[in-house]
Amino acid sequence: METPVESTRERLLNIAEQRFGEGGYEGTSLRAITVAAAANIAAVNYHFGSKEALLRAAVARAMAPVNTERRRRLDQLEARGAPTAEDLIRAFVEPGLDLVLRRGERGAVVARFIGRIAFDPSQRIRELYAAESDPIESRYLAALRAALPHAAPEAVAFGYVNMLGLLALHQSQALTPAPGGADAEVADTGKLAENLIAFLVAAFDRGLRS
Amino acid sequence: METPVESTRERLLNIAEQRFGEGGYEGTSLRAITVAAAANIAAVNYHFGSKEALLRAAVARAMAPVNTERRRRLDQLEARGAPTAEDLIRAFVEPGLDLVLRRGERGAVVARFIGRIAFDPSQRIRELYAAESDPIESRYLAALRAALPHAAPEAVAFGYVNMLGLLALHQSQALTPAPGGADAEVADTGKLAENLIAFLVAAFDRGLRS
DNA sequence: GCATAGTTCAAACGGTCGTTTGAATCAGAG
DNA sequence: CTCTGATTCAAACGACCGTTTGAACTATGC
Repeated sequence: METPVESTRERLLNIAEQRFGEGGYEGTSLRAITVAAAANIAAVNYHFGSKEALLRAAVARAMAPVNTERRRRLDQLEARGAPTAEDLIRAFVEPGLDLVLRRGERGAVVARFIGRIAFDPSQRIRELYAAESDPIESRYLAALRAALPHAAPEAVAFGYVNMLGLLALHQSQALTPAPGGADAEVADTGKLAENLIAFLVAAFDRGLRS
Repeated sequence: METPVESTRERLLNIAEQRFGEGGYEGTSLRAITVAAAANIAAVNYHFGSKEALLRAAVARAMAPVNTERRRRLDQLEARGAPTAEDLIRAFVEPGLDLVLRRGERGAVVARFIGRIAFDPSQRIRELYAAESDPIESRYLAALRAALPHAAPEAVAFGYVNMLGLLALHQSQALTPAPGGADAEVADTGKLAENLIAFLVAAFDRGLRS
C-alpha cells in the first residue's frame, strides 16, 4: 500500500491541535477529531490513552519549540549581561508570535491552539498548559525584576501575567472576531509582534507600581 | 407555603452565571445547573427556551449594570469636554472591576462569568457577548481616538482590544491559578483596578504606533 | 367551589459522549 | 511460509447530553 506521509499518531496530533484550537477542549469530540484525521476512534486510546492524554501530548509537542527558543534567547541575553525589559519582552513574545507570522497556516493553527488552551474555561486544562510553560517562568520573572529595579516585585509579576495573557489572546485570535478587522490588518502587515512589544514595553517601563 | 426569596427563574440565572463562569458554556450541563438551583430540568426550557437562551439571559442581566455605568461615565466625561485617555480607560475598567471589589462574593461570581464568556472558545458564544457590549464600543473608540491624536486609528483600536482582553482576563480570574498568588494579593489590597489602569494608561500614552 | 392560567414535576426521547472489546489486518523476523 | 507484535477496525458499552411530553400541582379571579 501507499506509505502515508504522516502516521496515524501524527495525523491525530495535527487535527487535535486544529480542532481543540477552534472549539476548545470540551467543545471538541474525539469523533470529530478521528473522522477528520481519517482514523478509527479507538486509535486515540491506543496511541495516547485518553482524550486528555491526547491533549497533553498535543500541548507538549506544540510548546516544545516555543520553550526551546525562549530558553535559547534567555541564555543568550543573560550571557551578554543585564538585558533590558524590552529585550526580555521581545524574547518572550516573539517566539510565540513567530508561529503565526513565519510558518504559514500550520503555524497559525498551532498558535491558536496554544492561546486557546492557555485560558481554557477548565482550570484542569489551564494547569496542564501552565505545567508546560512553568520551567522558564521563574527565570523570566527574575530577569524582569533585575531589569526593572524601580518596580515592586509584585508589580513585575502583575506585568508578567498581563504579558502572558495578552500574548495568548493574540495567539488565539480571539481578539479578531471579524476577518479584515483591526487586528487582522495589524497581523497582515507583519507588525503585530512589534505593536504588542511596544505596547508592553511602555506598560512595563512606566505603568508598574514602584 | 413559605415564600421563596428568589423565584425559580432568578435561582436559575444565579446558578447559571456561577457555573458557566467556572466551567464555561460547553463544560456546564443543564442538569448540574438545575440540581444546584433546586429546580426541575424542564424549568430551563419553560422559563428561557433553551440552554443558549439561558446563557443569553444571564449575559444580558450581568452586563446591564456595567453598560449602564459605562454609559453614564462616558456621558459625564463628554459633557465636560475633552476627556484624557486615563479618564476613558478608568471609565471603562472600573465598572468592570468594581463588580469584583465592591460587591462581595456575588460580584466576583458575576465578574468571572462575564470575563469567561467574553473569551469562550466558541465563537458563537463570544459573539453573544460582543452583541451585548457593542453599543458603547464605537463611542469609546471615537473618544479614545480624540484623546490620542498622536496615535494612528488602527493603533487605538489595537489598544482597545488589549484593554478589553486584559480586563476580561482579570475579571475571569484566569490569571490567578493559585490562591494567594501575585494577582490575588493585588486584588486583596483593593489595588487591582489602579494597577491595571496605570498599566493601560502607560501603554496607551506611549506604546501605540503613530 | 370552580374554572383558568402559570408553574413544577417525573419520565422518557433520540443522540452523542469517552471508552472498551475482541477480532481482523498489517509488517517484519526467523 | 509461519510466527509475532504492532496497528486498525467495526461494534458495542454505560453514561450523560439538551429537549420534550403530559400529567400534577399551585395560586388567583370569579
